[in-house]
Amino acid sequence: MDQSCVDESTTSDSISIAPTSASNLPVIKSSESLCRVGSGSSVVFDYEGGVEAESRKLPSSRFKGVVPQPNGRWGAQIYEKHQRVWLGTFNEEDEAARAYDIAAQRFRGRDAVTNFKPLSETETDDTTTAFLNSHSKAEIVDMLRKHTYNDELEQSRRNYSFNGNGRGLVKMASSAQPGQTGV
DNA sequence: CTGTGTGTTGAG
DNA sequence: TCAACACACAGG
Repeated sequence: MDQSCVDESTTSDSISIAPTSASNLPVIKSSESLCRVGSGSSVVFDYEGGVEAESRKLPSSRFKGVVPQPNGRWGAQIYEKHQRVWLGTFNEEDEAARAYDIAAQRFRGRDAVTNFKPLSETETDDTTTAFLNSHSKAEIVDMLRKHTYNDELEQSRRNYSFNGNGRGLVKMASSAQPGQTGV
């Protein structure tokens, strides 16, 4: 599937996989201008001492909540209670990890173990916190799966802006969330 | 047909 | 709780 959604993506990386013909193993060719983070997530290149590339053993992700897909993509999943919640699939491992930390924060709380947020902490603004608090678990998960979390967050931020003009609070129909008991 | 997502098991 | 594997179902 392709993601024609309006993906922000600061990096305009267009990974085009040729769906035509028989499926082929991605990860090849050096047409990637974006340097991968540290260890290469390569998929069987050189036989590293010991294990050989025999069975289609997929490479494990170095991030938590990120699982490799047979298609070479990455899936994000979080566990709650005993139920596995799928956060969607991603082409970039880091993107999947990002989705996980967001879900973790909304599920477990601000003390959830993440891989990027606590390290980078791009923004300590409560905007993100408020945003997460204004949405139910299922809602956040839906956004992540649809890749609209960043967009929705930005939209919410816009509304949150101070009302420099005129007064009056912007009355918006909040909630109205079917199912899923609020926390 | 491609690919996601779920079911299921094993480990920690 | 988390991750790896295998398979069935769904989407286009």
